[in-house]
Amino acid sequence: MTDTRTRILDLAEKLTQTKGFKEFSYLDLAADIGVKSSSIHYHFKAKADLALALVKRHRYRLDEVYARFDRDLVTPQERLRAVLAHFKEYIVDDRICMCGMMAAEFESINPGVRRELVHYFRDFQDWLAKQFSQLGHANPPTVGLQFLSALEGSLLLVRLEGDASVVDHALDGFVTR
Amino acid sequence: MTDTRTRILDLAEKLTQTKGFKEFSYLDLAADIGVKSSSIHYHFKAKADLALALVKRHRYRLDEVYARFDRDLVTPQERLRAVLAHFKEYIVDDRICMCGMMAAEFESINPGVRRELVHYFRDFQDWLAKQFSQLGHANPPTVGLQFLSALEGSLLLVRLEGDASVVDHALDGFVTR
DNA sequence: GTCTATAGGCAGATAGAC
DNA sequence: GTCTATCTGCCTATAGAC
Repeated sequence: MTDTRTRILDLAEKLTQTKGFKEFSYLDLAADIGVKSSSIHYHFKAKADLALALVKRHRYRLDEVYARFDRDLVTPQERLRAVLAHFKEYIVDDRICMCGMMAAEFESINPGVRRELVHYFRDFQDWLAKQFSQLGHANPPTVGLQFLSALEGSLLLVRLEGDASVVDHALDGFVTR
Repeated sequence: MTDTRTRILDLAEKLTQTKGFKEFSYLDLAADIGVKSSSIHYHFKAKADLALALVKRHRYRLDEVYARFDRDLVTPQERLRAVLAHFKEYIVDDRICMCGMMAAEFESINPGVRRELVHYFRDFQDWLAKQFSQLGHANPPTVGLQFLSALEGSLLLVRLEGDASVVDHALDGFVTR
């Protein structure tokens, strides 16, 4: 059985991706996990602490994903396609990018979490730039930003029509050209 | 002096663009406008009514913007640049696209408002497709979606770095190629 | 670690006077 | 149209027992 702390993080991540971080309560978490809300406070004293743990874990995991792709996949095209597939897995559960959601909630997020968010997107863009650099693009950071923007934007839009191909079409051209 | 109803809508729109629709209360609106929250309820009985009025007014206004651009501007490039400039005006106030924000909050939004949101983005994409069609693109709807995704995504990201050029770079290529 | 109990505050919403 | 007063419910958070 997974420990409570991890189960809290997993559920909080899912709820952030679907509803937003401000849109669930410790009571929601407690009810779903099967404990009392005071137990959630034991693991994460304030909700801001939960937010920080959430983004830090997410950054750490993304680093692992990059490392795995860099190690196991040969061409930049393969790696870009793999990242796209990774985000497309969210769609079936009506999730979007957790950090994209938090970016929308940016104004009500505290400085420590903001800093982590900034780093998340910088790391992401840097990794993307590296791939486009290997593909011989003239301006890799810009193309990385374009990929990132199109990805975040299309994840925002995909739930409205309920058609996952929106993401494919929005990113069309980046992995083939 | 602007009537109270309009002042409520203006303030609610601004707060939705910065914090999100679920992140402000009737108390917030009341305090800023200088009335009591019961007066806000007089104009918009439930908060869902306010959401609907907000998106409907926004759609109506966007239609007017399209019409003005179609009438006053000659080339598709000029019109695309004008739309981009329109959204870039938000950035100085840390606003993002109101409907983009609501798209992030999609899961906690009621069916009537969802429908309006869907129509907003369809109209936007259709208008964009028309411009790209005139520019001779092979697949105008797809390019319209790419423009829209990159716009929404970059508006999400622009507040993290506080650098407005993010939007320009993310949309680079669409108006020049 | 998890529980019971509780505090203090703010949310959306309504009734009825002016 | 705007007010006062009020209801109910949920929120984050804490104290202290087991």
